[in-house]
Amino acid sequence: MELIITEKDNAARRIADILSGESADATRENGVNVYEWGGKRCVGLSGHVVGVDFPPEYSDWRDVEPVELVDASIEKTPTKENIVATLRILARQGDRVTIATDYDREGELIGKEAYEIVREVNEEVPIDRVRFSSITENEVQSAFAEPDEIDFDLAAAGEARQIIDLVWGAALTRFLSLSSGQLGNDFISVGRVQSPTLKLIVDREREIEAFDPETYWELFADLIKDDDPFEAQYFYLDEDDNEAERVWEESAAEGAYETLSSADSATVTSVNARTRTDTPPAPFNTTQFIRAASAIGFSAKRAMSIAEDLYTAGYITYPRTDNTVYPDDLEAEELLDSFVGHPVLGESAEDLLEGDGDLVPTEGDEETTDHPPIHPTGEIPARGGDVDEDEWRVYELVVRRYYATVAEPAIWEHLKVVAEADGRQLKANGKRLVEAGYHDVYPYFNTSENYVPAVEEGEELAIGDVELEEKETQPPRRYGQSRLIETMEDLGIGTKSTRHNTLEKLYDRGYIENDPPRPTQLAMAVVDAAENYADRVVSEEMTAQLEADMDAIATGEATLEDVTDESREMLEAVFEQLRASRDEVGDHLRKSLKADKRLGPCPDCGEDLLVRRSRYGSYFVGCDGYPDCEFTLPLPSTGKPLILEETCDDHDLHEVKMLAGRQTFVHGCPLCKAEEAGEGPVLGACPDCGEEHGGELAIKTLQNGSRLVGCTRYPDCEYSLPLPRRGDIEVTDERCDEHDLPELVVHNGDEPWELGCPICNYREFQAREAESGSALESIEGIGAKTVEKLTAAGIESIDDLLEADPESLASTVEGVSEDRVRTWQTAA
DNA sequence: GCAAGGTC
Repeated sequence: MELIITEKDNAARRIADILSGESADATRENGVNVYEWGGKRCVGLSGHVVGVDFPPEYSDWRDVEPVELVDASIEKTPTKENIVATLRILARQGDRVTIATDYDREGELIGKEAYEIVREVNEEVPIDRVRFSSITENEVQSAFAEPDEIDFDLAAAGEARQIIDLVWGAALTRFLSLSSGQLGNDFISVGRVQSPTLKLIVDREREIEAFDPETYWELFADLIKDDDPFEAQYFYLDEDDNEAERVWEESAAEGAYETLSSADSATVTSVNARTRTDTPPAPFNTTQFIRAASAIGFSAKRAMSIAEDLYTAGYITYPRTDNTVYPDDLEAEELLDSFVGHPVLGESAEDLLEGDGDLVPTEGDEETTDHPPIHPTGEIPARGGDVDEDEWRVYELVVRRYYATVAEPAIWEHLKVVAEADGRQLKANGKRLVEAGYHDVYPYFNTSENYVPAVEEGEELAIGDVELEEKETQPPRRYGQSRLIETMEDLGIGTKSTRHNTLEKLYDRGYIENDPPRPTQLAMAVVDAAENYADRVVSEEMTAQLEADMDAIATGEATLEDVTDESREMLEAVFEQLRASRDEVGDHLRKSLKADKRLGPCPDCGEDLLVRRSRYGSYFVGCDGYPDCEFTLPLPSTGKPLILEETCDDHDLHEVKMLAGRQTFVHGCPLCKAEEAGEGPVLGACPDCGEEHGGELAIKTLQNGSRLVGCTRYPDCEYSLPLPRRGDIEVTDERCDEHDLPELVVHNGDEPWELGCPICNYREFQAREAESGSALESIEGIGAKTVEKLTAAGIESIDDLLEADPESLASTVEGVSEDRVRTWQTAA
């Protein structure tokens, strides 16, 4: 029996299809798919099925000095037991084994891991390696016709990376965590990829903090041709006869303003027209795909998650690739043909097929062997059936990007007009899209035009409105997620499969908040500490050096031991420096952790007010002077608090935003909110105790900002009805016949919401809940505690749960995984 | 309970 081993199940299935002529049978062994036909079997791994770690005696952080990890031995153990077990069974029965993992360095290592598992149980069997960069009939057939051997040097290069990453990462992570007493869930991590990425964000933040804005002026005048005005901007030439960048002096700006305001015409002194070819974009690699998806509103994580689903379902090719050059055997006509007649995607495909274009695709700079660029397979999902709207939008983006790469360039006409009025110069830059080219099939780029009419040199133009604006130079902008991923790629840190996960890791570790990400004080302190004592680990140089070393191992110029020994020596030297500064580093980290929770001064004692968590998991504001000072403020019960940069003028406290998925809202200054608390207008008699004790219903605002209709005899009477958190509540003159309460209208945004009688409103709400099956508890796998956590995150009904994005929910609710959410959604 | 790299 011949055994073929691939990197993933999906590849195993497709290779089995190709080699068997679609006659392979699928069976399951230990929950692993095995494809079998005519004396052959094909099985897919799941990436790495073994992992590196220290022996168990190193596992207690407190018992082991971090520096001991530098020279500790490293073991390889199975991490996917079922797959390893299956592989062993199949390998025993094999008389020939072919490793068909991905064609890149990590694939070679994964292949070598499979090789070792096979060898353990079968010493004799011949083991080959085949390499192909896309799973197509041609490539696969020819790879299998001429099998090669495993490249053990290349695999060793990958192993060196594993060892160096583990040793540096684990030793330094433990050191920082121990020095600051941050053990358990809130440990402080560093690593070869995450730390330089964090430094990018921190460095940018330092620039922003150090930025000193400068004032400058912008002066615009309307020039008029045939009653049509167009905008021109004042400029002047500097000593070198170049256009000055900006007008920095107020007097110069005002002088020009006065001249232009009193001039009634300007003479055209130059007209410069040129056409520019706007070439279509290159095929999608992972990074460019993430960038394009982010431009239409998807986070990096969400874009990748959708792409993975579309890939697994067979609609697009493998989404983790560095390649930007399509394989030769990808036939444009054939692929475009599969879209002909489609209601949404058909017209563009038909235009491309019928056009004069030669359908030769664009190429990017990166040509690699890993996988083809991301493109549609030709299998089209049903919108609203096979895929939901978000998935469709991502799918359409991938299809249209493919269209763009085989479409014609666009042609722009640029027109620069310079005119002069009383010695003052004005310029206008126009642009017009003459040939839309690929923009017709790829409508994601901005194609807005700027109107400047055709004028001739010497022509007189009337001057219309003149405007002078005072402006300030702006600090550099924070990196957005996709810009960060692009920069990581430029610097060579991380891989196509991990860069987006690295950003998620920084969020999870409390290093960055918000979007675009902003570093926490903790992040600043970690980068500081690393810069002072372990500069390598926050520098992209470490990766650059590692890449060079890995190349040396791969070509046989160095050995794994040479490289890892040298790296261990460097880390040893780092610890030499760190030893004496343990307390100092720990202190700084601890102070920064506190600063991340700080809202401002306590109104009672002047110490710091901090966001804290109660024993029951709810958030509140408490004084750092506790127990001497017992001042506290409540926070809303929905979501996780994020401290904003904005502060309140009255109390000098930072405002708070509550992160709760779709229900995220800005709470504001918690002290203001508490002060606003109180009883509003009385609506009528309390249905519970009105007759007996004279209780009345009133609109109340609680200290945590939530509002309700409650009895004035609270806490003796606990009758209450919910009200929305936001919007002004108007009490109208209309009264409900049944309950004799006024109808309420909520003004929030454009459309006023007629809430009506609060009792009727609450009844309707309950009825809707009951109808939708309501109670979250009714879903299998959700207990009372989970319901509480979900409610806090804004998930109050089954409908909410069904609409929720599993990823963002998993990230906001502790102890809930994406998989669990998906299971609930299926169950619901 | 540490990293980064695969994959789901």
